[in-house]
Amino acid sequence: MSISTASKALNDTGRMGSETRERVKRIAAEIGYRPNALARGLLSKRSFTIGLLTNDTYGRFTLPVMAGISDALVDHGVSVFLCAIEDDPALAQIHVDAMLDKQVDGIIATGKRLDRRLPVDLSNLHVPVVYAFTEGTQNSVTFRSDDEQGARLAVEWLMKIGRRRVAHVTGPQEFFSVRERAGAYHEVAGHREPVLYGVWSESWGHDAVEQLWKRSGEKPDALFCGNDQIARGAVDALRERGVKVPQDVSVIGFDNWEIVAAQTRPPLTTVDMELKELGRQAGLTVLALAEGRPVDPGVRKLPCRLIVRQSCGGKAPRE
Amino acid sequence: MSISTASKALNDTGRMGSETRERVKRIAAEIGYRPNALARGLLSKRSFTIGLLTNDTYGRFTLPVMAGISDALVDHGVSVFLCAIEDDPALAQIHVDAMLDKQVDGIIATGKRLDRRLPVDLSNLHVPVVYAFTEGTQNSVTFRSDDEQGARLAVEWLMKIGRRRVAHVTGPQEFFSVRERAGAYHEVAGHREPVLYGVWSESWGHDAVEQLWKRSGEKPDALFCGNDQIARGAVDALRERGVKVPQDVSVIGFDNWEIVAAQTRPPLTTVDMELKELGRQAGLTVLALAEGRPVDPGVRKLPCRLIVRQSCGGKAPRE
DNA sequence: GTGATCTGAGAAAAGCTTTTACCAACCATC
DNA sequence: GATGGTTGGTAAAAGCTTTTCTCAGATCAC
Repeated sequence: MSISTASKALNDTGRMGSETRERVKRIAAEIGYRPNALARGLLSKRSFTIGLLTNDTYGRFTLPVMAGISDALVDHGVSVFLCAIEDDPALAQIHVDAMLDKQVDGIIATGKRLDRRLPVDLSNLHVPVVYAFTEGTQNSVTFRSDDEQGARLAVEWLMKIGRRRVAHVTGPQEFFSVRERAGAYHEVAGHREPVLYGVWSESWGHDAVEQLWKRSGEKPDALFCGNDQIARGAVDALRERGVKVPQDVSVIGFDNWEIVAAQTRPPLTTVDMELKELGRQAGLTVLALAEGRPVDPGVRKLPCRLIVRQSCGGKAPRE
Repeated sequence: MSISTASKALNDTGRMGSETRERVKRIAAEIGYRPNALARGLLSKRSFTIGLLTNDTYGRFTLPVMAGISDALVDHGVSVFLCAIEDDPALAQIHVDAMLDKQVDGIIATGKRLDRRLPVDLSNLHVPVVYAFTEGTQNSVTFRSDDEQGARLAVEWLMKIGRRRVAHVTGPQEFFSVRERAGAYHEVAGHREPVLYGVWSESWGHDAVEQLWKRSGEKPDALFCGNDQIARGAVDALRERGVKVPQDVSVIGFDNWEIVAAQTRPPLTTVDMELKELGRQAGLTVLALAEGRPVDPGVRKLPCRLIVRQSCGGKAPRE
């Protein structure tokens, strides 16, 4: 039997007797034949491989994104190269070169910050590039979370359960998402309380509560925190002051970093940026581009989702 | 100029005039020529690609291991497929098949637990397999942390700074590493205090302190905790009881999970399992096997390292 | 029975690189 | 000047699939 006949039988292509086809398939299965993807890729110009480039060492954001990508692409037989580049331009270039050598069908760039670029230029590659949760280039396809909507979700929830003096404790003002969330906070809460900018740490959350409670006048009855770590520090500080969460003060976080949010006492109500879904869409998009299907460039904002736990009181909208 | 001449020039092989060689290289650099790794792999039977299989969804252990692997292999031009399989045998098989199709030079299996197997059989593959931080098969090469030595390190440190009543609060007894650490604890601390088995959560650390302090008799002057989360819960509980850390009680964790250990107040002294180094060695080993170099099978225990922060008092051994 | 159509299968090329074998030219040696 | 050894380079094969082309044989219509 010739090689080409076997190939056609296995790929359900060409004309041949159905019993020949079946026989080939059976024998192939018996001997455990698996086509060499390298040879196939050499011919088809598709390697069924993509690269994921990230500077997020701890995987805080990258892992959910990666999970989504992998989830979306495994059905299409696509595998993912993970390259952690740690803000090192030389290392990044090495990894990009290695990926290009290996004929990746596309590259997804992801990071830990919406308003920062990866330290490597991906704009003139001959393979498609999609940006996810990191700043993209002109005319690129970029996926990001809708932080404004997420923040609105949080503050509206606090208002809905009856809170009126909502303070906002968040990260450094130079973060784009900080400004976006603060803007939405102002809009919904109506400037009743100030915004406290700081750093992304528990101790800042702790300190911010000290500041707020040391001030004269009415204390906040709710805290909208810029991330779960700050929220956790705030909850700890409130407990130490004898302020009850959620009875006296509602606290809401951002990120839904389960390891922090779910272990806090009480568990944190928080905003989830749906990073897995973001990864899924990025994966499908880079696949579409690799297959030559047209994709409109631009920034796509994905809505966030509110995760209701116990730190706000109120009732969950469902479940 | 013929193709073969160019190939030999670029690979510094064959005989040719040095000025021809230079000229070829210069032109190659000019036109940005990069050899197709697929075609090269087809011939050399090496894809310069390995697969990393993990069931550790949150990357708690996998990310440092991955970083070490990548770090060790990037110099050799090897890229890494990351496959998260989430304890799903079917998904695992799909990923393994995909990797084999893509002619990976080897596979590293890693997980979140030393005494559990990945839900897929890797024992009869025609590519080398190395296990890292997960249970391997007979005659395989397995890298793991030396939990016994790590625990000894921790308890000896507590003794050295003058603590005499060291309690051990740890995870579920069915974990192999829990038993190993408890064994070392007993050996070094001399059975002065009981071992409290529980779960890997902050709240268990919190509860354990309640239990210990509610009992009559002398209280412990040190806690050796099975991981950083438990330690953190314990520290919180101690603070709530007005017990000062580290003045009254020293607390030591395990894992050096920076995000927990460094954010605890006070920052946790803890045991680092050197997972990055573990990954590095696993990477180099699978590479050696892929290149046909002999490697003795067996389990290799890597020593842990004590990270001294502020939760124990005492002085750091150096720096 | 013969030409036309169709069917099943094999041959060959292409994809890109590396390696081995080979060849032509050159120099030196006797 | 013939021989032998270098030297610098080319031709070809191999690695594994897929696709296109070709071909032998069979079937069918007239």
